[in-house]
Amino acid sequence: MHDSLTIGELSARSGVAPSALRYYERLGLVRADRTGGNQRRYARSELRRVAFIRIAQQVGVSLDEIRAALESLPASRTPTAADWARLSASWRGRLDERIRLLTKLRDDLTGCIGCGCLSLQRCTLYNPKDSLAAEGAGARLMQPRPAEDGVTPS
Amino acid sequence: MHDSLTIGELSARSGVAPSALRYYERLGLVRADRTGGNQRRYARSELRRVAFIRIAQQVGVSLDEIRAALESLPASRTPTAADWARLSASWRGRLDERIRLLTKLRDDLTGCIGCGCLSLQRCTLYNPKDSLAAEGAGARLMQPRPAEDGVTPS
DNA sequence: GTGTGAGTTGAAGTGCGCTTCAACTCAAGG
DNA sequence: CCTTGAGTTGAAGCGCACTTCAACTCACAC
Repeated sequence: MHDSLTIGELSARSGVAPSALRYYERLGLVRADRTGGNQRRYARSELRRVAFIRIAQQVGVSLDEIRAALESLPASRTPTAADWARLSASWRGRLDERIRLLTKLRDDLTGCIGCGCLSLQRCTLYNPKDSLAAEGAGARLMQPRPAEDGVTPS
Repeated sequence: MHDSLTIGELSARSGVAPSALRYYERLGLVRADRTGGNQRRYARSELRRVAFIRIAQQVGVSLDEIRAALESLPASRTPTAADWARLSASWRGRLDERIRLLTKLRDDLTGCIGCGCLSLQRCTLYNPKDSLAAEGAGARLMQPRPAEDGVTPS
């Protein structure tokens, strides 16, 4: 039929709201040609780009980092399967790390908080470094405090 | 010495900024007595409360849910080890679920995106239900779209 | 008594990832 | 040609979890 998609079609097929697609375009994550009347027309390959963006978000990557990753794709040709595989592989380590941290947290939760001691220093539970907290939270301008004194409640 | 803590002391021992502690108080997550001159004085048991809050955040729980959980603690007496254990256990399932989803995502990433197909419908990767995306992100007033049409790029 | 660092408040700002709105134009079917 | 749904823009708003600021007061060591 048509080899390009309107914003509504891309939205329906990707499950991403039109407003989000426009937002992605402003950030340089996707691109669209324009009709004579200034409407967006997306190449079908943008569908895969959008899919990649949403998956990367699930992995916990910020839009800015996703943009940087997408910039490493070849600009001259449509990305191949191998190109996408390479990019996906780069999130893989991150995902592994997140899983590792969460698993550790779970084990500590069982062994340490489970016992009620909540001794956050001995248990590595409450370790400010290598934390996985605060994904997509707010302003974090203060430098992270070192918890200099250690925590041993009650 | 003293059996109550100033905000600076609680901050140093918990690793949480004073501004955050005041914010927690506004939300009803911690409480403090006041001196004659209106300064906060925290009971030592608040230290454990703050620790619990930070750990729950790592598990991915919002402050509002944390508040609700803390309200289930006995108000009349200082919570016991068993009280904390019960609360912690309630996060456990959530943590398990997050780990499960992330692990699934990782496996799918290897098997599906890894091959470059990115066929987001067949692969369960891009499944809007049971997503773990968007923790702590922004306004989400639009109801989530069902991706009615299915995604099969290129 | 006095200086100084620590504490107080409310209001406003920040960063992210969007959504919402108003006012307008486009594209396609009848 | 006309209607109507889909698309356009910039500016503003939202929700979360805070931080920052200004203007002020407290507590304590000397």
